[in-house]
Amino acid sequence: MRPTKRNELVQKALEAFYQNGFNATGMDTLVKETGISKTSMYKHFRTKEDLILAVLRLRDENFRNWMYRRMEELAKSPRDQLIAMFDALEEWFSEPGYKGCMFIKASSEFQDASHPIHKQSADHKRMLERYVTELATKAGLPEPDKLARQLLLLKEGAIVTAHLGHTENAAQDAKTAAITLLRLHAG
Amino acid sequence: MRPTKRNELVQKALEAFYQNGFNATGMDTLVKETGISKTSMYKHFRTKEDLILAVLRLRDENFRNWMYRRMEELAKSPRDQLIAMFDALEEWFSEPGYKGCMFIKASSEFQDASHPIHKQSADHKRMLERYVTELATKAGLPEPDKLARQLLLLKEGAIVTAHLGHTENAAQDAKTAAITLLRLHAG
DNA sequence: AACAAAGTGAACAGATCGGTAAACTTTGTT
DNA sequence: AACAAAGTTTACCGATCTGTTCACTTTGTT
Repeated sequence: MRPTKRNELVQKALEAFYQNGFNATGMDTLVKETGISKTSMYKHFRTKEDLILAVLRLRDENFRNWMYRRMEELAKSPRDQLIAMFDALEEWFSEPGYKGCMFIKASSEFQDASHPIHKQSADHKRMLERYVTELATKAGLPEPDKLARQLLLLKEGAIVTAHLGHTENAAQDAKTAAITLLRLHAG
Repeated sequence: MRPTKRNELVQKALEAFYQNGFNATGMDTLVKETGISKTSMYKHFRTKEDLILAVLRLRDENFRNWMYRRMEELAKSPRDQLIAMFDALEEWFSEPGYKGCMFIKASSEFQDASHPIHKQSADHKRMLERYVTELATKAGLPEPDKLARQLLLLKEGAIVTAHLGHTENAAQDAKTAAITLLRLHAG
């Protein structure tokens, strides 16, 4: 990504929105934190909503790239990569400043299913589902789509549980459950 | 709950916050939607935060009562009640106006783990965990706490997935996975 | 050197935010 | 009948919200 002012804005806005929330982060705050003039912001993005959509696009790209790469690095076979997803999650959860999933939070603040931000968040989850389903298919597992959906329920559950913070090792619990599901699933 | 103005306010505020979000719902909006004067509101609650905390207390009471009762109605044995939790979830998800879990959304808008609203949301999840753990214990299952945490990961995952709306029957997927986990768990 | 694109600062809208003040009315208790 | 608690209306406060306007400066290209 070329280091244009526009990209710099999106990058900095991502961090601010992630840490403080969308509605709670005003455009004036972004001016302060990015050092970019408000005039310039509104030249790149007609509305705050447009900026948020750009932020979510960047986040989708960053997150999926990171997650896919990490799964490949941690395991060779498709089957093991499915399990390695939860090791990757654990790494994510233990990062300082972890504050849950940006898309879940976006859908929490823009709740209407017809809202562009909500729809784009759902798209992100759909793309993850497609990837995991393909992995399950490559692994030769029966009913790969069903298995993928089950594993992803564990993933989403771990993400919000790790953020709520009432439990330790949500990622490990999810991994254990995933292994069980895979074992019974494959026979 | 006696139908005092205060309780009426909390009840109406619950609906407004649930449908529109916490930050996105101003006190003036509540004045319009409840018909209760702002002066009166601030006589009962010193700040908006206090009102939100009261709303979350009511929600916790309502939700846990409903869920526990529904689990008991749908199944007799503790083991079957664990599974019935996901049937109850399905009923919830299919209600008109379903917009996810109020506590997950609260923790999405008040992200700091030290924030009272965030802490109270975590408390809700903790109480649910205790209940499910007790059920698993009564069912005579080994490692009841571990199993409970796994089942609750499926629950949380189903809740956010049903709200994101990129998948059909999140509750059914979670139920299927829960049955698998229980089967392998009990041997 | 000249020119357009991109960026700047600062002031300004109009609406809404959470919260307060003062004077008045309703309601329930004794 | 008297009194206090609870509720009301109305106006207001300063801060902040998203978004705009205008006059000006920097920067890259040719």
